[in-house]
Amino acid sequence: MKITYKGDYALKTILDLAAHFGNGPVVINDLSRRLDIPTKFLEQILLDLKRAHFVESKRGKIGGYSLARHPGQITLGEVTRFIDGPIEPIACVDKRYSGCHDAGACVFRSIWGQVSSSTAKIIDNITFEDLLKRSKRTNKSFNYQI
Amino acid sequence: MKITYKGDYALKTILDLAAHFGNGPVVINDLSRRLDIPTKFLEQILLDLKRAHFVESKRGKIGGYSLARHPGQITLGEVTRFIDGPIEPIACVDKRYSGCHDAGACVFRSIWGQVSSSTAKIIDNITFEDLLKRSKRTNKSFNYQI
DNA sequence: GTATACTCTACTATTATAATAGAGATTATC
DNA sequence: GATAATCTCTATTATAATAGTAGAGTATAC
Repeated sequence: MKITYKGDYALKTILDLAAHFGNGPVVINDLSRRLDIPTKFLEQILLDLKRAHFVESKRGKIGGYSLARHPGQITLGEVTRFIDGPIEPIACVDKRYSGCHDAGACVFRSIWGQVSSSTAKIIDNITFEDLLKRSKRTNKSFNYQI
Repeated sequence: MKITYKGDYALKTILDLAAHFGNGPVVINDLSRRLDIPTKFLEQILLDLKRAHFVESKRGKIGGYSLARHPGQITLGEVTRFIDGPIEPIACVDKRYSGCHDAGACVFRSIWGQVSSSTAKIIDNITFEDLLKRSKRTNKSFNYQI
């Protein structure tokens, strides 16, 4: 598993939108400024997130982005996998992989499978609602109002 | 964490050398053929592994490579980190990282830290002796003699 | 001294990453 | 219906990593 800048930005963006959930859309420029993400790069990321139905948008004045689902219904794992791909450290772990001549007997394969499982156990059980609570706890100055 | 071809090849090479531990050196060509690794690429990998003192070599006739330490003294984690770098999914997890303006308050950082720890717990507790035993169990045709 | 085998440096093709650029489409409001 | 705000879409680019390939050089056993 490798978290790229794009993935990191996506997660932070969704957390920000989670913090504003229910308070109307947030414009790209505000997200960009608050999260310190290049605006044009963020535009692309948001379009991706929109296509995956994590967020929804409204154009024109009073437009912007908002979460398409409740923060408690979006997990860290879902977003990470969507942006940065499979969490497996190596492709052969995948059931449908056929590139390895003796995948069944390979001792490494089963270990990378264990690694994947332990990672999944963590990130698939954390929602953005959880993250929001944590960040409110640890960061007093965290701005979760509009 | 991402296992590259180079890392995968390195691990398989060390496992093969572990299987031949104590029986004199193994030549690159045999490793290359047995493990299906491009010879010239394997040469480079072995030189890297030699510089890190995982393996040692002997030149000329009756030369080749052998493990520099007992298979029980080399962990999967050590080799993986050496070839493919840190296991952390993102650089900010590292204590010495200073690129993030609010690393202390970042909820993601602590989660990627958990992911790293759970991965480390697995790969740092498996030696090539363990792997050898496992592969002997699961693969009857595994050739661990010279 | 010759065949065998490791050593070293350089080069190359492909892909992913992290953007940047700019024109286009939609909507609220006056 | 003009205008400003805002999202939408496609293309381009710079840098780095990955996965090799190439070839000349060095050491050793016999």
